[in-house]
Amino acid sequence: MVRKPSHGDTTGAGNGGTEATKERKGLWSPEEDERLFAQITYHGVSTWRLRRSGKSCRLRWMNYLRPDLKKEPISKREEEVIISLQQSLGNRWSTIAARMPGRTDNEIKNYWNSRIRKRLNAAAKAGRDDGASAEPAPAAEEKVEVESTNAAAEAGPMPIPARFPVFACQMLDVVGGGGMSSGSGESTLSTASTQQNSGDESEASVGDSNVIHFLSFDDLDYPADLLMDVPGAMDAWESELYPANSISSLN
DNA sequence: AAGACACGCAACCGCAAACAA
DNA sequence: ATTGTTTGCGGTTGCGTGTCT
Repeated sequence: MVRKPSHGDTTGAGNGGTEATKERKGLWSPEEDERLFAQITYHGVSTWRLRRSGKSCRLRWMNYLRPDLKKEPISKREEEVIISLQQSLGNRWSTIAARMPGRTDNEIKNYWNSRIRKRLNAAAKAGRDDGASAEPAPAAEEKVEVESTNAAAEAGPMPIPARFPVFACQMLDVVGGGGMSSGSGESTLSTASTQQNSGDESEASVGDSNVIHFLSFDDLDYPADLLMDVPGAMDAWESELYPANSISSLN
């Protein structure tokens, strides 16, 4: 169920604004999505340059554009994981999301509020009626799955610069990707944007061994002692991987 | 067929922490 | 040390769609 876009225009004149620089609100247009995706692909998250607030850009990226997001509905098994984690962590949605690769805090929060909580309340009510406990068992096997997910992410960790943006874009070998989702599923945006990056499809096209791959180090639960400052890492990032002027036409 | 209601999702809001000047 | 800005988080709202009456 995707809401029909209500953005009347993409010129910035909507929402009562007449200036070209007026900050937009409301639903994102496909054009804005594409521009945001390209921005992050080339510059990382430190440079929000659209006529949107940084918060809005970040949210759109986190909840919708990230290529590593799962597009399929939350499965029964994932639901059980959410219930289990919510029991142990409370409403710390970002923490729960970090343990569920491909899922966002907003997605989990919505799922909880709209479905699970309602169901648990009904079950609790029924439980009070017949004296049975409505609390779902803290499914031990689900915890095993969560832990194994983290273990997979931590397998063979290598030092990364601590000052990297939370979301970074790297050239990775997907074949040996250590269990992380490649996000190549339905991400037509990803394919289109990465291919316009260098014009070299052998590096950018989805399905090849090397693709532009988006990571969340938060999601990986990277051990803090492996984070280290690498002098010049960010400079190299900008100057070698994504030269700033290569995307100037998109702004 | 049409109106009322419920549901689900995307996005906004307010706050706090982190960071930069 | 102080102030302003940015980022991240959880709670909440608004609206499109599906279902019921």
